[in-house]
Amino acid sequence: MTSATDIKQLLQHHGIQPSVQRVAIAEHVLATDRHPSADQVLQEVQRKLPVVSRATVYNTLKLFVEKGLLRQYQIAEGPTVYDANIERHHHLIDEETGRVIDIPWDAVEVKNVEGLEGFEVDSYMVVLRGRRRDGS
Amino acid sequence: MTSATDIKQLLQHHGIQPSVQRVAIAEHVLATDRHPSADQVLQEVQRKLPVVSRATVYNTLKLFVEKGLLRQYQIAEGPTVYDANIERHHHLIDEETGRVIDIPWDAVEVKNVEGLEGFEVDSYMVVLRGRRRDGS
DNA sequence: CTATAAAATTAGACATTGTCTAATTTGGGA
DNA sequence: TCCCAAATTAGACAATGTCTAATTTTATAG
Repeated sequence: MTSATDIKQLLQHHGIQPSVQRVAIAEHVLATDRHPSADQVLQEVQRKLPVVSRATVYNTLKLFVEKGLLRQYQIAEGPTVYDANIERHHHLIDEETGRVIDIPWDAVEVKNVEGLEGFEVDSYMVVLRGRRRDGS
Repeated sequence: MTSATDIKQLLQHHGIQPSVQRVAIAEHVLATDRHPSADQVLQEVQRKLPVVSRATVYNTLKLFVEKGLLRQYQIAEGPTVYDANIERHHHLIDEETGRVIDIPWDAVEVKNVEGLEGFEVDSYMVVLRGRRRDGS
């Protein structure tokens, strides 16, 4: 799904000029759940579209985050990663592979955040560390 | 509290030779709750002990983490930070200052982590974003 | 259609954070 | 005191990210 024309419309609806480079970046980053870093996006996109520079990938990912198309996380060691899942959710870091895995919001329950004394909380997430269990 | 001799004993009890540099680093990093980065530790320690190098600070902080004296976190944007609070706890990132603030384990409640299907969880924490409320 | 100006892209310099290596210094124990 | 292992060090190197100035592309006014 999400054909090139769909992507173009999506970008335009977010006030983003759909240049060739931006469409190629969007096609990749919106279709993966692997939480790629900027340089990983660069590598992948360059396979399809060799005329894309590192600066453009960094600029574009930043733009997508500003426009609400992506979320950006710094939770595991290593570089910032990008996540097309813009619904609220939690994260599990697979300690064997280092991969970041989305955990549905309702899979765990967090209580008493509003009751936190002395702080005003805008958002929160649970960050878990562990591993996939056999057969998953 | 935690005088120089206390610190030396603490290091020795963790199997760490208490060199001048290590004691100076421990004195600073174990006494602050500001979650400093390695380079911030370097700056502070050099004010008291000019003969300490960047490599030693990085090596020493890594050693302290391995020996269980410190925890290391990568939760906010920016560099890895170190935390002398080795009890389990949560974190709040002050979005105005960027500072990381420890939140006691019991201040919020997380349920159903054991019920997470398909994963084995070793540890977890809640990462909150917000700000201090006036008068705190 | 063409000219123009704004927007987008780019290469590469630069900064920060962290690791590594090889040489030197330090300090504990025979 | 001497020796050797441990600790420290400077600086090279790598990875990640930002920035600038120049170029290319594109939208659109004329």
